[in-house]
Amino acid sequence: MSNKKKIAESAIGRLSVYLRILEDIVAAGEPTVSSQTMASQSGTTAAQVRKDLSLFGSFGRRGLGYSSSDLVSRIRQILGLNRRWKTAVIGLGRIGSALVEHRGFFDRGFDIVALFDTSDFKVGSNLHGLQIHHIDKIRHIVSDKKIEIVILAVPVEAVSEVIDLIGNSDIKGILNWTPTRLAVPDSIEVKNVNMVMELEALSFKLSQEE
Amino acid sequence: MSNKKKIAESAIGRLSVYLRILEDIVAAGEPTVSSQTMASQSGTTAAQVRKDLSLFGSFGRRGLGYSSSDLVSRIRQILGLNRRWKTAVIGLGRIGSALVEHRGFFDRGFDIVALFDTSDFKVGSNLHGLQIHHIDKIRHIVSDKKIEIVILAVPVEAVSEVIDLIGNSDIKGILNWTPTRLAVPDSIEVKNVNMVMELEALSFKLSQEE
DNA sequence: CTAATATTGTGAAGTATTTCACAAGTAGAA
DNA sequence: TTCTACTTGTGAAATACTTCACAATATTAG
Repeated sequence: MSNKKKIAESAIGRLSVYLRILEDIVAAGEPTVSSQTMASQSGTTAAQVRKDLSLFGSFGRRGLGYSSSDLVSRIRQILGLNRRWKTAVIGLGRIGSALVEHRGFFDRGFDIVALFDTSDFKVGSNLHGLQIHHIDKIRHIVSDKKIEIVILAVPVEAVSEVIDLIGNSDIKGILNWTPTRLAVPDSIEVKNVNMVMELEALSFKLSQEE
Repeated sequence: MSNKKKIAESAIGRLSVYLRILEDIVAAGEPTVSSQTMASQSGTTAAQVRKDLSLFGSFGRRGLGYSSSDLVSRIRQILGLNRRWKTAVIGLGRIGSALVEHRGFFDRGFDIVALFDTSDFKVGSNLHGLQIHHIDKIRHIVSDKKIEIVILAVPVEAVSEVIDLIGNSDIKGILNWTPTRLAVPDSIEVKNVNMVMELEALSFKLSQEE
């Protein structure tokens, strides 16, 4: 896309939320939806919803609202979800293993097509119908299977070993479950899921309230 | 605390990151640390680090930097981590079960002391040394064990059943792993971990780059 | 003692994001 | 037709957040 305008991270997060809401609205058979409805279901304001959508075009009709099914397509298009993404999981500990079987990824267009681990103990075994490969093989398998995204769920100690190998592969994006700032080339996008950070933010808020 | 000034969510997230970095620095035996060092290790700027800390006080010494061990204590204090938090996990599916055994929570002061599920099949069995209770028992057990935080990892379909029961208990905060906006009383703080949203943000960025 | 080098703390300036507020468009009723 | 009730799209205003820039302070070397 030739879209030069910078889009705020927060706006993208909200689009993802709107998408989920809209899918429910379509499933409920509602042909149209107003910004106010989306706002109250997603915990924001109607003006925010309209502004977010207007960053990408004018999808509604004044006086009528938005066509719910049309808006679903538009947001899918915007988020790049009008295709499927080939994904690998690295690190088959408790959390990594749980993620492999997580239906929610598949439902949203993310296919887990390869598994990697650093432990010889795990390499060779099967999980959810996929064989676990040694991380050393990542470069070859990624280019072979055209994998673009990895979900990184190794223990902290293993990060440095793994990250160089990822950096040398054709991987384009990482969903990072480790509590580490990853040192990767700028060409690789990183998104962090930091569970402990969220708990600590909760701790902060609860402490504030006395 | 009587701190009236509003603190940005983002600043709290960064404090959590600084804390992890500082613990490594202390472990490495460095007595002092500069805002520049913290910045480069956490991917922000020195000015941002200083500004974040200055929201809570003047912890450094001009010309010298910050005492690393002192700063660890200060940030722990700010985040409310100078105590332990009693926590329950609700929903012992794949992800919930993985979280129960996740060492990282314990290490940061969060003790998982009770488990709940809605499925009669799971209730009564043991996990990581804890018995799984039926969600119906939550009110009593929460007040009995003085639990303040729950980690919610039930399937989407079970959310409405569970959330009313939580709302009627003495729970103060929820770490929400479901992709749902929770309808809880204002007195309960909610933090969302939305894995699919993060993947979708990655999808957006990768799509932008052509 | 002076100079050179480090580094914090923080107003002020600069950006970014959200909210406001209203013109403009739509439909249905009278 | 005309009036009323809705609702979008979007500049402009208001807030929020980050970065700048520099006085103040500390240490070391000469």
